[in-house]
Amino acid sequence: MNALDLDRQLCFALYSASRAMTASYKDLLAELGITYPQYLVMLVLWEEGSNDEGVTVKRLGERLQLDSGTLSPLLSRLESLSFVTRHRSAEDSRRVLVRATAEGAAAKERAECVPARIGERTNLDPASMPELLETLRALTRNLRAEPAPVESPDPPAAPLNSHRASALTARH
Amino acid sequence: MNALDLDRQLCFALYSASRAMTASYKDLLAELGITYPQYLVMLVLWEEGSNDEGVTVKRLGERLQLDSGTLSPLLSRLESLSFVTRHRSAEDSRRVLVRATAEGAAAKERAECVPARIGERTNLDPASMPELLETLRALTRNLRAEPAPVESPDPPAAPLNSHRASALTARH
DNA sequence: CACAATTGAATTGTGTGCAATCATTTTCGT
DNA sequence: ACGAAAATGATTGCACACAATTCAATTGTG
Repeated sequence: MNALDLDRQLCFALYSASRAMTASYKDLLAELGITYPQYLVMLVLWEEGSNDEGVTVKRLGERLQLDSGTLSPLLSRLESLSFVTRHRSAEDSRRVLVRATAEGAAAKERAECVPARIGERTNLDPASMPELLETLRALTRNLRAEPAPVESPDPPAAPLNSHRASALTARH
Repeated sequence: MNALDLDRQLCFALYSASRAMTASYKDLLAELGITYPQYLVMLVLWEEGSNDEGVTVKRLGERLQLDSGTLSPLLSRLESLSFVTRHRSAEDSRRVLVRATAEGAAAKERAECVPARIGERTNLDPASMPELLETLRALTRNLRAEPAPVESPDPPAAPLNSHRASALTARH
């Protein structure tokens, strides 16, 4: 009946779930000595930095949707932990190249088991994961896409909604 | 193939969606002059504080899963915005009762349209909302419930997983 | 009743997020 | 080649989150 009912709002369910997820990572990542956002940065470095060219701060920001105001101090802490190094690019000295150190690369092995541990804790049906993932991604896309300034007559540029089209136990 | 693939991880999808949601609220709540977490506090006050007894900080923490370290300064800001008042309880002076002011109560009217505006921006199938909500709630419950200390032989105390049991277009 | 344990908030310290601004460097139009 | 515009990070300031500590008030127990 009440549109402002806290427990009926998707925003709060998302907010709660996200914080619960971050909290659940805490003890697992404590063994590595890093925080959850720091872990996300390492994921990108492990994924993209294998060619030892390093990853720019801009690229990290694109992957994680974080700006330099968040990444600069975070990378500074990762650097003081000896997980990464930062150097200005030789070709374009505006860029800063971030690389995992040997210690940072070694942490990847110890992190391999983390997603599975979290997966157990979520206790969700693994078959429903792809659908949940796609729903969340569609949600994120839609929210980022449409500021709908003030009064535009026709914003629906993204009519997609994943749930309708996909089967309940959809696989990829 | 890679368990550490950023884009395959539920945690990152949640983290992104939650931040996108909060960002999407920003311009709507700017008209009220408050932030998203402040809005959440006002939701609880509008919902539970109608009997003008006020709501304790503890109760706010239970509803929002936030501790006094977050709520105390947040409430202080809401107080300086004249949205709420804070008074020690007469019966138990450890408790602090938070009440919406007339201005805070008036803001409820202006906030009524906010959930609908967000709903448009999500562009999700309204019929799939109950299932998504329930999945997120189950996820939150499971993550909060099972710390699984270190090596316990039998932690599965919460075998529930909503998706299996519910139909695709489940309603409540 | 004395007094230890508990409870409820506030405070402190660290680490994000994000807007706004700044400095440096590169690019591009002329 | 030159100057404006754009690109790239860093810095600053504010507001969460959350762990740990502190402090006052209450409750439980002998």
